[in-house]
Amino acid sequence: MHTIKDVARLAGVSPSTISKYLNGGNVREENAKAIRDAIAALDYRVNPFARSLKTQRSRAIGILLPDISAPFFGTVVTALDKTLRERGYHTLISCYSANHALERENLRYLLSTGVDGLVYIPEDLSAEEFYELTANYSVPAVQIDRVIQGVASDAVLVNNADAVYAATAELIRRGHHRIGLISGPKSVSSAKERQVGFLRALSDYDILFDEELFFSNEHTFATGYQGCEALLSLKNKPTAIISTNYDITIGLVTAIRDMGLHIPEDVDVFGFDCKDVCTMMKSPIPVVYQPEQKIGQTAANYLIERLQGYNGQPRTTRLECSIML
Amino acid sequence: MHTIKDVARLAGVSPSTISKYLNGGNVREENAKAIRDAIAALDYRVNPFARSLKTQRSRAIGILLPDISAPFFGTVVTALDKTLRERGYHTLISCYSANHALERENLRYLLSTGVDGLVYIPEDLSAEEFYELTANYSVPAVQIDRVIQGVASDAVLVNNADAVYAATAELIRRGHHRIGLISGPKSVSSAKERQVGFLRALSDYDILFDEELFFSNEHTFATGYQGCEALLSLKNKPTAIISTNYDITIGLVTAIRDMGLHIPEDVDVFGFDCKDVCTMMKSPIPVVYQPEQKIGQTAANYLIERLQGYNGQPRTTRLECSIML
DNA sequence: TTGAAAGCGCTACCAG
DNA sequence: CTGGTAGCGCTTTCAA
Repeated sequence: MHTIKDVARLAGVSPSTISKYLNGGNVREENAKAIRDAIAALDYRVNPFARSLKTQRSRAIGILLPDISAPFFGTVVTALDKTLRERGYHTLISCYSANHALERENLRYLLSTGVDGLVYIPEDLSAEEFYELTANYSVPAVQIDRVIQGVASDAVLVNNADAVYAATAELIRRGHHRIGLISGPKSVSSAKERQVGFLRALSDYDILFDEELFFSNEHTFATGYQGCEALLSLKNKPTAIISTNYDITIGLVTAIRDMGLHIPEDVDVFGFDCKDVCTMMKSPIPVVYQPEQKIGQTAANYLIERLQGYNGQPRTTRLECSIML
Repeated sequence: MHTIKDVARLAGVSPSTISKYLNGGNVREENAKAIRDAIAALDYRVNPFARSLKTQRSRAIGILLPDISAPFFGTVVTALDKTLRERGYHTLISCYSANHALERENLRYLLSTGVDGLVYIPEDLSAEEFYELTANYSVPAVQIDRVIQGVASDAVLVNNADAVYAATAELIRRGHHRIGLISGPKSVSSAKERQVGFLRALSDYDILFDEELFFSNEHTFATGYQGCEALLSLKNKPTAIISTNYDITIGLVTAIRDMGLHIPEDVDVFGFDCKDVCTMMKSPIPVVYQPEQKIGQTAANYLIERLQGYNGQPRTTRLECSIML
């Protein structure tokens, strides 16, 4: 592997001139040509470590998220990666598997790695912890999908409450009065907002909320499955159930099938995040669809602006979900 | 941000001793304690750029893949990330969106970034190109899911031919004699192997292969959808169709639903990769399930061995798929 | 516009 | 076991 000195020697100029050329400075055309040739001849590439040691920037963005196997996160990450890459940044992904200890550890690790910015989907961190962990790194962060209460950073969210409100209202319009909700952990802001939308719709339609009809746990297949079993074994069971995430939806539908019940005759269902799967079914399930690409793009742009020196107040974007009936 | 010199000063030892301590060398317990205290007091962290400049290693592994939104890749990546992280490596993901130009560009980029190793799911590179691009970096690579013909690297694959053979045989046993196959690009080795398994089963059961029943294109929803339309509009249409990937399966099932047909009465279907979705359905679809976690773990271990100096012949692991009926 | 030289923070050698 | 020191490859003054 050749160094900048080799190029300098071959091109007949000094290393500083090569550096200037490499970083877009003005170089006499005659020299520029010699440098181009030398670089090509030696197949020279800058050493990223040396450059980063000097500049203290890595042009890498860390993405910290709970799970990457769900299509929702996969699509968001793909969009993030694409947008960032177009601007010369690459992405460093760290997945904490919804494990709270790992969430802290991986955040620490990602930061220690020298990333220039952070995209974060939090689950169990407090604002104090977040500030403590990030204190020594002045790294811009953008939270997506959910936020830690009290952390003032850019954020890209969706209108969770409105989306679930609309889903609930639709089921009520279809004649349902006992509606169950299976939702993620109460500590997760998006799950909480989805719950709020649910309650608001019930209230607006003069339906008394029955605590029994609310099931909350991790964002997993098992939660969907067990939540369904629990709700449908109630004395006074719901006639419809709303899911609030991809895995929960799959678990819910599977449980209904395993119980020998039919959608929508025996139980009606509102899905979340799994547009393709829900619309694929023999009797398609209505579903809340989040603008996954847009979330990734917006977050990437926020970050890039910060990295270019923008220093204004934290901003929040709320994107609209679509309801596919 | 403090440096190793600050720690040395505070602990009353030299920077070399700090370095030794940091890298697991022997240090007198008395000094070790002073160093520990100093590190804690200053909240010192090693500068990864300086370390990498010196050692020329980044402890980062690049993962280059065509797509990350499908659960199959997401799960494989999660397993890779987990295993590598446990061994002190982090992952740098680059997604080329099944775009051939981007595949080359991102490979180049990932390498230039200074990764220590590479996990690669190739799609359109020739062996010559691969060797040319990687020539200047002596970086161990492991191919997964598929391989480039002629590239001698470690590889982790599944028994594609056997899996599709089993699927085909099962459909034949169920009484089907005209079976369609919707498969990925012929340039992709795993797609080719799946086709081979299909043909072998037909042949073993004395069924003449009809070229009309074979549809091949990108690994997308659209391919599944259009393939289904094409196959089912044949004069002599198939009574069953085999899919060979997650997105194709979803597209295929959606098309069948859109045509007003029923599974399995009108067409029987064999799914691929989407275990949860296929087993969720009212009449569950049989499906080929790849050991996603195992693929990631095995690949990570191959790489780690190479990074620790193992220098033997390239190895290939063929993992078994499960057939869920 | 160009070049000389300092130095980013760390590791590794070698001498003690 | 410890410490002094050279130097990894680059960028960035500053002077010419």
